[in-house]
Amino acid sequence: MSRQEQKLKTRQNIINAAFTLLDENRSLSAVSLREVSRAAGIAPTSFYRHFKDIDELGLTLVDEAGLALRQLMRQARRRIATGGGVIDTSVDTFMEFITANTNVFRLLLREHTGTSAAYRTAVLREIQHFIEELTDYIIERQSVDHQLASLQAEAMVRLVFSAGAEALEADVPLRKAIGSRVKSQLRFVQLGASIYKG
Amino acid sequence: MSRQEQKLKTRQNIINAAFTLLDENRSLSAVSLREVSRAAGIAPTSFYRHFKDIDELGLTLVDEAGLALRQLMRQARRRIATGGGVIDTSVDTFMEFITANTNVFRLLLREHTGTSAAYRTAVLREIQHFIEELTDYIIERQSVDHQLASLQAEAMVRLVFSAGAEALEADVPLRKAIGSRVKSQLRFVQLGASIYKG
DNA sequence: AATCTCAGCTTACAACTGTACGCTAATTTA
DNA sequence: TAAATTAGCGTACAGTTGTAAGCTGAGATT
Repeated sequence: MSRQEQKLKTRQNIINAAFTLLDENRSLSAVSLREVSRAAGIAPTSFYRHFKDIDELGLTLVDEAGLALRQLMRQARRRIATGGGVIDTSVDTFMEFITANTNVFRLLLREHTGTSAAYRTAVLREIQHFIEELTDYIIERQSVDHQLASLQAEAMVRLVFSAGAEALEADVPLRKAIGSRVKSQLRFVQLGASIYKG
Repeated sequence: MSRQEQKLKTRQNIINAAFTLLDENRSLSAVSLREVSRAAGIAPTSFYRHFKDIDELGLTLVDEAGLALRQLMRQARRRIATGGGVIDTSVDTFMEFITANTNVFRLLLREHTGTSAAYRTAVLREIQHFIEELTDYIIERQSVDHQLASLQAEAMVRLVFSAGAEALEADVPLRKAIGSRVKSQLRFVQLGASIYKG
């Protein structure tokens, strides 16, 4: 294996190790450089060969999480295209996502209100992207003006993320109930927006 | 001053000191027992005369924050009774609250998704109380059934809290904009719920 | 083949943590 | 007044942290 390949592999080991540590009891600012290094199987000081600090690693993780989020929306659109209600399919896809990528979603959720301004900003940007994509989609499907679509998209994303937070703590049956509640709530928003007069 | 009075005063000093430390860069699990003690003007070991651990202090803080939340709702109701729209007045009251009690709201927001299961549960319970109170209020004012009122209340609280999170990072003019956005979104929910068919 | 580069290591240190132990001084109780 | 209680303190210790300094050995370059 070439030296460059080896380095990339170690870097990926560090990232994976960090995601593993980010379970329900650990936030980004609570995982230490030494812990990550230990989990990645390298010496603490070797960490610096790959990242300037632990914060640089953190921002990398947020980026990866944002990427996963964008893939999520693409997947939902694909599934909607093959039939099924927009709201039902989207919520189902989202719930599957947080089940399969629990730590990724937890990272976003936690750092959104976390102690690092840099992380908060980074997460906020990812969420804004998500809202913008949804806004465009709503304009396209419901042919409403941008202002209204943007308000609707923002409300929907907030409701879904908030429900997702609750779902993280819930077992499977409760998760289904949460999903069905948020579907109703999204319909409230959609209905309300459609008859709203400025 | 009697010994008991003195002890209560010191206890309050500890609580106040802890709230002071809970600024934008510090979470409950990130403030150390030593830091709190230092800020409260006592020796680290004296802390144990008042709380079993730092977690017991944390739960106390969550309780106090929940109390403030309930007072907030009472204040909003009082203001609504003296005239003004329900949604407008509620959002305005809420925004004033997070401006005047930033660290209290931040505590709830942060620990809601934080690393301590005990804190998460405690915060969740406070939010549930809040939703239930709003549910009763909606039933009373709009005479809808419990199921629908509960969904509506939950959606509204989630939207307001989420907007509050964003407002924490924003300056005054942006805060006003956030407030006016969330007002529209609450109207979506209210309108939608009023014409929703199961 | 000789040289350079550099990922990863070991060692080291100062700063911080929670908390065990025992003392003091002042209030409370008997 | 004598005895008991207790809020708060000082000292101490083992464990953790980030990171500085310098070494090694293997891949890359010439």
